[in-house]
Amino acid sequence: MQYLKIMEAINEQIDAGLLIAGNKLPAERKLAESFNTTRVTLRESLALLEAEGKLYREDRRGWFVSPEPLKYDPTYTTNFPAMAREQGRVARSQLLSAKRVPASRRAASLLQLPPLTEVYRIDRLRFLDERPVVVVTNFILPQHFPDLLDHDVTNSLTTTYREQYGVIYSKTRYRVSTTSLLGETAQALRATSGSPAMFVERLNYDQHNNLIDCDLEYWRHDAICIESLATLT
Amino acid sequence: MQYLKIMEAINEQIDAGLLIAGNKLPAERKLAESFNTTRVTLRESLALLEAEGKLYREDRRGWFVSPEPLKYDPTYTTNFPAMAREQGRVARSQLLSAKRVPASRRAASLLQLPPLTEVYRIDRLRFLDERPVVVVTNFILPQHFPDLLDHDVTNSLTTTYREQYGVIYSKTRYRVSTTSLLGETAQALRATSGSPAMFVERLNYDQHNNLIDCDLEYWRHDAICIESLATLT
DNA sequence: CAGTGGTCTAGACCACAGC
DNA sequence: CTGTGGTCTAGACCACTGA
Repeated sequence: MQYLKIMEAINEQIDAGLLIAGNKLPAERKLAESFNTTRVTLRESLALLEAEGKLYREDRRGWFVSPEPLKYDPTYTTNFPAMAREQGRVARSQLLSAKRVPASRRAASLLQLPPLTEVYRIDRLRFLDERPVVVVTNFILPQHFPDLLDHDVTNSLTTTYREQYGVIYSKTRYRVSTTSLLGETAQALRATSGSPAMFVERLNYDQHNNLIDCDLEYWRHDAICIESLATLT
Repeated sequence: MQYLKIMEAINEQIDAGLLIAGNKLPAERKLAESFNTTRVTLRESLALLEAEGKLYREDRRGWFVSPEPLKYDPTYTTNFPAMAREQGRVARSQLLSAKRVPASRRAASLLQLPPLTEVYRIDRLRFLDERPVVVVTNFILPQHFPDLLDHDVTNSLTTTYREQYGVIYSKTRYRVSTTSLLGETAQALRATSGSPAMFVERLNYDQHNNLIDCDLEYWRHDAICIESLATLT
């Protein structure tokens, strides 16, 4: 079990501070040579470290040491930039697309709509310290937000909801599971197809208990740590 | 990108019901031959499906189709057997060890104890429909539970707390992240070293807001889906 | 354009599972 | 004991990144 030894060796170098968060590792061929093994075996070790969240990969660019994960509290209404700022991180959002579309099957089922009902769909890519960490898709019920797309939808939707429409999130139903990144989502995150990911799904309700929108979030799994405090029922 | 095509092909067979939850896939060499490729490439596809939670692996036993994940609500006090029963599943627990030990560094830090303070440590393996799905380690503050180990600690700790000591969970602080299974934990779950996993950490408080114990849970990641409803603050 | 990572081949040996 | 999965080797080609 050579690949476990290699994994431990790299792990130690990270813990010892020889490999610094955000830095790129040497080329695979060089690492393989220095551990006296082949690329296949070395890549097995690297994949393991990726699964543990110690390393991440940028497609065709190489392997990097993971920074601290962002602590993400799904019961907290503050938006992504605020959450990042509170933890001393720099956030940035990029709008991928914003349009009215017939609800996809998944969206219709989540929002309890008849198939093909029109909804807003907003796709955004979010960066943490200039690293792309999550692709967020929002499906929004248009009846609560006439002309939503005339406002800023790149940054905090919660702010636009509140300031333009007087709508305040009050309740959320969330679901967290693991999956892997594929296709456009992987590309947007500069990830290789098949990279491990954390999938967060949210249904959000306003102050009158109306279902308002849903979020589908694909996170680079090393970039996030779900954390919350709950009163038990 | 052959491995993506193979992945999709197997995926379709699962969705079409040709491969049934819990069933074993054909041998890797046979699959590789039938997809006209080598084992290495085939295993790449299988690993991807494992990352997505569609398949799981039992060490040296082969690849199996994943059953529906258990919905796990960290804000719900019902114990594991009850949670499983409510979802029509059969739960079983196996005690791996129960003893008084000096707190590990991690445990001491979580429970805010000076290093090496004595605590109870209980390790359990839990099965869902006879499949081992999670290894749970509890570190318990002994001052609240004199002679705890004389009682049943294999099944529901919450029940023992309540019935023997009048202690009721009232608040929990939880954290969810992804990692990979290694060493004894992997073995107990019949998993290969490096299998992807969901890691849940909980700090539990009683009705007087005293910190009572903490949980460290390593889940086979395809066996669980975190799900909760939260009032926003 | 050089070097790198992504992908793939065609083998091999071993230890273990399960008969 | 047989077959299987776990691990590893020693290459190869291509498309892309980044200088």
